[in-house]
Amino acid sequence: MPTIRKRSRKRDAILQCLSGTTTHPTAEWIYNELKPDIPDLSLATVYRNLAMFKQAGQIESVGVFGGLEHFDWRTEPHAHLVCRCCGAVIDAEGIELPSALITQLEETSGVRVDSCRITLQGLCPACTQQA
Amino acid sequence: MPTIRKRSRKRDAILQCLSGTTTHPTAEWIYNELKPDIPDLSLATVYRNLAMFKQAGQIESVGVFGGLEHFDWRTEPHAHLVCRCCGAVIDAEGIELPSALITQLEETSGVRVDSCRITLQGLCPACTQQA
DNA sequence: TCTGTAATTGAGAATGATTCCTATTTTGAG
DNA sequence: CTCAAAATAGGAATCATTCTCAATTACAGA
Repeated sequence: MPTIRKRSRKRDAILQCLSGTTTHPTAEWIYNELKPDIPDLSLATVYRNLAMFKQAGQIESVGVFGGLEHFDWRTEPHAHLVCRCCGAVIDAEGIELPSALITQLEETSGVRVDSCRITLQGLCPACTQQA
Repeated sequence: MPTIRKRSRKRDAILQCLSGTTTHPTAEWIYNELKPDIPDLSLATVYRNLAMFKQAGQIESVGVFGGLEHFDWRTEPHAHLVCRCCGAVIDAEGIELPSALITQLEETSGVRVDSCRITLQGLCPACTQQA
């Protein structure tokens, strides 16, 4: 598992692309976004850098939906909603677990909790209106 | 998307295998579990039936961890913990969102919420002790 | 119980996201 | 400016999952 040691124009562009959108994109989405400006960008580079950013804690994986891993540059805990109609992944504000529940779980079951991922399934605002 | 219309010995065995464990297994785990007793079982049949059970609401997907989709026969809402050390997926009792938060989200953001998946990352009891 | 048809299955090919390989290019400390 | 280490391109390889289709099986009706 390689670590980040140097900068590169492409590495910066990938992180900037991710932090410039709220769409929680996949590796391929980022690749297609950057390809016009960086014609010799390789898809492998996008995957490689996303993995390194993730390991470094600079970005997070939102999860795998429809076989595609989605990423998020916001690393503070927050929930997401995946639209079952259009597949969009959007932030869900204000959704969080009472921390007392986590503490209680750790004390009663002997597990250790590092982080929590909350994913709602439903319809995004646009698809809710059409329904 | 095919629907379940008939029974079969293999189909029953797959569901029974899943409901007889608390390990939230993958398709391949179930296949390996059943193969000795059903030598002509095909991995494709396991995948096919899991997909049909899922669509029928008889089982649920817990999520994709390490590239492998894990399934659960318990369909009532409950959270899970994925061990970052051994990869085990275990039930996390008592972890649930206050329903008022969901209601509030629906009213303020215009989304529709069908269900919720809560996944904790951390250490299972066994790995917590070794740490 | 027998029959016919539609559902189910096995086995392997196909798919598609992700990772690996390695020769080449780039970065950055000194 | 130099040079070793890090990063990259591009295409092959991997691996979970899905598809194909001929053969098998379930089961409603006779």
